[in-house]
Amino acid sequence: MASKENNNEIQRLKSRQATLSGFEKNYGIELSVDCIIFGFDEQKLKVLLIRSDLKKYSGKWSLLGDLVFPSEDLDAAAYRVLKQRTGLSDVYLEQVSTFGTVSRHPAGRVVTVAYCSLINVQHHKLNILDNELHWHDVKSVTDLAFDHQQIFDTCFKQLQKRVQEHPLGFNLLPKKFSLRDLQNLYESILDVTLDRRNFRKKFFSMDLLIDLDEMEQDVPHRPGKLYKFNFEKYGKKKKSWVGIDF
Amino acid sequence: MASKENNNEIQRLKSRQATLSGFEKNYGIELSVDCIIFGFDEQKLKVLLIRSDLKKYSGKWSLLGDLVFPSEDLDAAAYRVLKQRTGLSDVYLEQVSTFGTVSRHPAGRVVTVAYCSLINVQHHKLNILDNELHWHDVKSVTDLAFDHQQIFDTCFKQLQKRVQEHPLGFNLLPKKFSLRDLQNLYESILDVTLDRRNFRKKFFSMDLLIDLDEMEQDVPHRPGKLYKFNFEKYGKKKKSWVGIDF
DNA sequence: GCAAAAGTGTTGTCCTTACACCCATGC
DNA sequence: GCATGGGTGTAAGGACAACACTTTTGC
Repeated sequence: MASKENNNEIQRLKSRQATLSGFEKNYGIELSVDCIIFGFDEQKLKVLLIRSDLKKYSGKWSLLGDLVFPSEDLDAAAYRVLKQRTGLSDVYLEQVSTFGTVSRHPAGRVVTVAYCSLINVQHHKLNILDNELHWHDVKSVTDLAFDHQQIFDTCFKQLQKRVQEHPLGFNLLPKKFSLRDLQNLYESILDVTLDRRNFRKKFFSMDLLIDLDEMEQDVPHRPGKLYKFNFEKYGKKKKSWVGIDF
Repeated sequence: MASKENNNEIQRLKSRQATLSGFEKNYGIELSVDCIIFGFDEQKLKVLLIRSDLKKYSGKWSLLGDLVFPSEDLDAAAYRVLKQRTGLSDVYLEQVSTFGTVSRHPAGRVVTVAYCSLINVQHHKLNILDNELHWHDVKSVTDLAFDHQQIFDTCFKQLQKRVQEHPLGFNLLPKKFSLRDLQNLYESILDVTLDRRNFRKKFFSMDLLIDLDEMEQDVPHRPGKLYKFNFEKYGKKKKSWVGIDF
């Protein structure tokens, strides 16, 4: 990229200037971000979806997205969308992949960058502004608008992979959780069932859970102990985290 | 993304139409691809770089990139760049990440999508068209133009990770290779030294190497056997490949 | 007391690692 | 014959998987 690119840019701008007489399809490339916002509630992994209001996709669900402003960093655009929808700013957010086939958006050439985020459903009430914003069980997500099914699938796979390499899951849980909650989370994300004893052994051996000396309340069975994640210790020992391998 | 997005698009187009009277900085967002092309030669991992010809980065090295055409799929743009530079079309190519800070390119707002590719140096002579296109030892890559150092670092880390999860390395080797070649490759990519016996054991136990019953020629020591990778068998057994863990 | 889930240890298997000696070739 | 790297096996230790019974609480 260099003078060649500059030449290209100048040419593109000139031709664009000539053809831009209204809303036309081939005016250039627009850039958007789409946020795949995962949450964990009722012992199930959920994702935030909204109704598409493009006629073409009437009735279908879609991801939360918006165009990137010319004066806005790409990451900032993703944080903006997340903030607008959930009110959250201090959360896990990670770029996953970029989708750029020519015909992916009916309104014209829009390349979109997918960001994955994990939030704690209980801590944040949604800004339900419009379009039936709702949490959907990830298992029931099918037939999304645009190429959003593909984007979702990619992000979900990425989540499954990352959650085994980093302690991301804790971003989805309340601050205090039982080991059963934690196990349910991993089982939901990975779609597996795990041996309870081995699961406990693995997490205790990491020595990154802090025993809060509190118990679950109002459960119709023997209450479990509550824990929190030792983010501080993890921060220091990051290098020695070798992942979870179920 | 829906009617809101369409409204945004229309607004953006109108304001753009008004301000586009020449080459200005805030005309919108341009999209480019940058290719990080890895090769393996002289027992070392290399990467293709070109001299930047922007004055600002005079003398610095940069990655190979170009703007994406409005009518061109994103992936296609990466294949085009690769083809233009190396003459190759049937190669491994993978999107890595997208870089989109506002000020990353001095000529204006350019968001770039990085693609990583692995090619076999011996099989393809470069189309050395201009700008001192050359292979650089990855260990000597520092201080690239633009944010290309960051892009390179990201891609290199990704390569180190992926090469342990998939048999990508074979894309960097000649069709016939010795086990020493293979081990050098892994040692170069991962920047480690490995035990020769354990390395052999691991690869033989995968049963994905075909013994060609040929030997190295013109080596000043006992010649090693030559092998090729069993891509066909790997294709069938993909699910059972659990990765390489050194 | 019964239903429901919490809590707890041991054993066998497999994988990984560490390690040393002889062999084939070019010079 | 000597220098160079090719080729081979074994033993110890650590991680993972499989597995059953007792405990605590709500009802």
